[in-house]
Amino acid sequence: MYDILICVNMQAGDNKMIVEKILQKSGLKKTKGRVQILGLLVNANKPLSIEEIECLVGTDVHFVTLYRMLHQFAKSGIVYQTDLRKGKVHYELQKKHHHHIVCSICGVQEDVPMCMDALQASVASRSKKFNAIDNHVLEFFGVCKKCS
Amino acid sequence: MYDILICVNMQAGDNKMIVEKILQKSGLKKTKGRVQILGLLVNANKPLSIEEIECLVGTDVHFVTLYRMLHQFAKSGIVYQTDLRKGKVHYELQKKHHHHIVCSICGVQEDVPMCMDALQASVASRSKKFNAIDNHVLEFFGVCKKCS
DNA sequence: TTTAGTGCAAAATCTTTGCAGGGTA
DNA sequence: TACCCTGCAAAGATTTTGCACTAAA
Repeated sequence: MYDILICVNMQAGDNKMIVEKILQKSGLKKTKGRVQILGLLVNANKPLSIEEIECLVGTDVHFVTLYRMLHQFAKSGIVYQTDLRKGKVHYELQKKHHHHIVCSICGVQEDVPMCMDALQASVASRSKKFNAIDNHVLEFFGVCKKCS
Repeated sequence: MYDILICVNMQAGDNKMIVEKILQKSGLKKTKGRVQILGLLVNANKPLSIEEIECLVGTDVHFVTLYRMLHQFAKSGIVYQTDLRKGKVHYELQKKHHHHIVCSICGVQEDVPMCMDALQASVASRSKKFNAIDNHVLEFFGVCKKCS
């Protein structure tokens, strides 16, 4: 988890600072590309697919670099990989753990602040093969108000 | 949901019957390939990736047919598409709704019979963009007893 | 200066499409 | 027979790798 959590009331321009802190903390070098991509993810506030990122960033970052960067970010725990049933992996900044509701028609997303951490222990206790559970994925699907 | 639900105490050999019923019910023609693939999924009792299915079935079914079949099955509600964070989509027979615990190391899976249907309504009620939620995905991750 | 990061080309994977022949109802 | 299903070939899309060059610390 990053300092972004305690910066909720910051101005938009301060995103640059957030990005720098994230990179600093992870020990990754601060390059133009990384700043740009992380900036996008900070602003996006929702999971982005590689395709979407590629589109937003234009030709500034080579797609090979993009793949390498996102792998690196995921490995460093900076971003989080989510599947939203669109056939493609999406990446999201690793903020406070939360979930999403996704519209099956237009794909619009909404954050669900609630979390099931408490549930994990109870599930683990009833498991035969597992002693503990350390993570989970939870996504909701429905039709949004606009589409219904 | 299929008759498989009320056949829990059947013998292994009866899988053939299950498969036939599924195909019959969905209006899909009964072909050698479909029977074979559905048979695999009935036996597997866990989500299988296309790669795994391809491996199990050998050269009997062309991979193009496999892709087409699984799309068709998913469209007809016979199978269900799951993401287990292995980078590839997995398909599972659409049985009673349930979830999985997946070992982050060896990939072994266990079913979690519990479900969050009740939760959906409460999440929906707190949502701004959605009136109702009609589905969800929930997967747990941990390290299994053997690996820990 | 040293090492991590990047771009480019090309390979490797994975998935989809068009079309002609074959099998099921 | 009529139409769905399959196999094959090939295209398309997505992701990864190797290598030389560049830039951050």
